[in-house]
Amino acid sequence: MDEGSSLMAEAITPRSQDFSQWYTDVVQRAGLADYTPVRGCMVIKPYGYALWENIQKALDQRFKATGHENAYFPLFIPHSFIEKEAGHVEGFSPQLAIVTHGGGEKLDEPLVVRPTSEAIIGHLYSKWIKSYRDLPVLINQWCNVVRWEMRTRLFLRTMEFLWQEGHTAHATYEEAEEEARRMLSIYADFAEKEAAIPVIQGRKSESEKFPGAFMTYTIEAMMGDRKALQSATSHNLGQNFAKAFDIQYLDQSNQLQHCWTTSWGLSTRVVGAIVMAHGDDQGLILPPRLAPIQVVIVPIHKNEDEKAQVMAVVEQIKVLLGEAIRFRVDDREGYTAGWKFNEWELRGVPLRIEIGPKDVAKEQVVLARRDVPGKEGKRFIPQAELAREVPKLLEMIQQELFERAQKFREEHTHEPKSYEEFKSAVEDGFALAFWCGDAACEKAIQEETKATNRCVPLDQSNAKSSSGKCIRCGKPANEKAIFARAY
RNA sequence: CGGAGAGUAGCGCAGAGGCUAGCGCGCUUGGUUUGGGACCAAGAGGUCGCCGGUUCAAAUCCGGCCUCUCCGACCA
Repeated sequence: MDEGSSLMAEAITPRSQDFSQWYTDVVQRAGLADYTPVRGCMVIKPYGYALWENIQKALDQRFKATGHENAYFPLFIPHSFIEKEAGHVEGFSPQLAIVTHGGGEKLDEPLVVRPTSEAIIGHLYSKWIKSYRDLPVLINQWCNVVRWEMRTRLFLRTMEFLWQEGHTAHATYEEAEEEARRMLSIYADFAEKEAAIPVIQGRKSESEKFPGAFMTYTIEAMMGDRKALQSATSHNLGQNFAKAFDIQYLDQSNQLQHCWTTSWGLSTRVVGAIVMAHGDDQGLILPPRLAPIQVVIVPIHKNEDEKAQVMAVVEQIKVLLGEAIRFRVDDREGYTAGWKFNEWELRGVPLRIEIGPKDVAKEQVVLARRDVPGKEGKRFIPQAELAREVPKLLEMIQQELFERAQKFREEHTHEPKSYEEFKSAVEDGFALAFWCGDAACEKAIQEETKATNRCVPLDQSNAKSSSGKCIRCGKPANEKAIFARAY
C-alpha cells in the first residue's frame, strides 16, 4: 500500500503538533463523545459514559463513607430564588438559561434551568432545619446543570454538563470549614488514586472564588500541554446562603442561629482531565481503576483449527481473570490483529492480552502495556500466572501513570525569583511565587502574562523559610500562589 | 460576544456557473486472510449545512441563519 492514504485516514493529529486538535480528535475517535445539533451540547457515548459511571462509583463510595446521602432536587428554579444571594446572582446571571413559556403560555415567573442548586436547596433546607438536632445535613445529588457558554469544548466546557453537587448545613463555622476541607481532600484522593492525576489543593483568590462563597477551595491539575485545569471545587459558603434563604436553627440555649453551609462539585470535566493528563499520540491512556475495559484479549488465528485451539484457551483465560477484572474479548472477524491493537490503544485500554497459536503451544500469552508503547511494553507470561500477574500489572500501571504525571508536573513547575523569570515560568507551566494578595496585582499579572492565579496551595511548606515579597509588586507577601495558563 | 477559518457519502477531501457530482478510506456481500492499521471482486450510500435571492441554468454567485475549529473576553 502506498504510504499515506489509508494510514492518514486513520491517524489522529499528533499531540505535539496541535494539542487542541489532538484532544478533539481523541475524544471523538475513542468513542467518548460526539457533537449534537445543539450548540455546545455533546452526547456522551457509551464508552465515555462507562468511564463517567466508574468515576461516579469511586466518588459516591467516598461520599457515603463520610456520611452523605443522595437525593434529587428539581431542574427548574424560580427566577426569584437565584436573586436572593447578591454575589450568586451577579456571578450566574450572564450564564442562565431561562424558561419563559410552558404549556403554550407565558409563565408568571420565569424558571431558571439550574446552573447549580444552592438556591433551591437553600430554600428546602430552611424548611427542613429547625433545631440543632437536625444538623448536620449532608446531601449530595448527581444531576445535570446548564450554564450558557460562549465558547465550548467537549467535556471541558459544555453548556449542559453532568456533575455531582454536595450541599451541607452545619451548626458552626468550624464544622462547615472542616466539611469543605474534608471534601476537598476526598476530591484530591479520588484524583490521585483513581484518575492517577496529581493535584494541588488550594484556596481560590477573591476574584476566582464561587459567586456567593465565603471561601472556595480547588484541586488544580497540570494537563499534557502544561496548562492548569481546575478539576473540582469545594466551598465554605459561610452564612451567606443561610441568610439569603433563612436557614436557621434553634441552638441548645434556645437561640435562633443561622446555619453554616458548604457545597462541592466535580463534573464530567474530569473526563477531559483524564484525556489530557495521560493521553499520547496513539490516543487515550486510561487509568486502570477507571477504565471501562481494563484488559482486552485479542485472539489470533489463521484457520478454523487454530481458531478452535486459541478460543479454547481464551475461555480458560476468562476464568483466570475472574469477576474482578473488566475485560473484553475482541473476537470480531474481518479485522487483523494489528488493526485491533491500534483500535484498543486509541481507546486507552490499559492492558492487552495477545494469544495466538504459538502461545497456545507454549502455554503463554503476550501482555502489552498501553502506557509503554511498542516492544518495550510487551512481555510473555505463562498462562498459569495470569490470575496473579494481571491485577499486579494493572496496579503497577495505575501507579506509574500517577508518577509519570507527577514527574511531568514537577519538571514544569518553577519558583521564579524575579518577575522576568516568572514570565518565562508561566510559559513553561506552573509558577509558584509569593503574591501580596491584592486583586489588582493578580489582574495585572493576568494581563501581562496570560497566566491566572490558580490557587494558594494549602501546603505552604515551600513558603515558610523565605521572606516574602510579591513577585510582581514587591510588597510584603506571606503566601505563595500557583500561577499558570489555564483552561 | 469580537477576530479568523471551515461545512460536498460514515470519515478525509476534489469539483469555483453548464451533461448523470467525483476520489481515497470506511461500510455491505462473497472469497482469500489475521503475531502492529491485509487483499481481490461485486455492491450500497448524496434533497452539496439550512432558508431565501440572482440566472435559461447554482455545490459553484449574493444575503441571512445554523453548527464546528482556532485565537481573545467569561466560566466547572
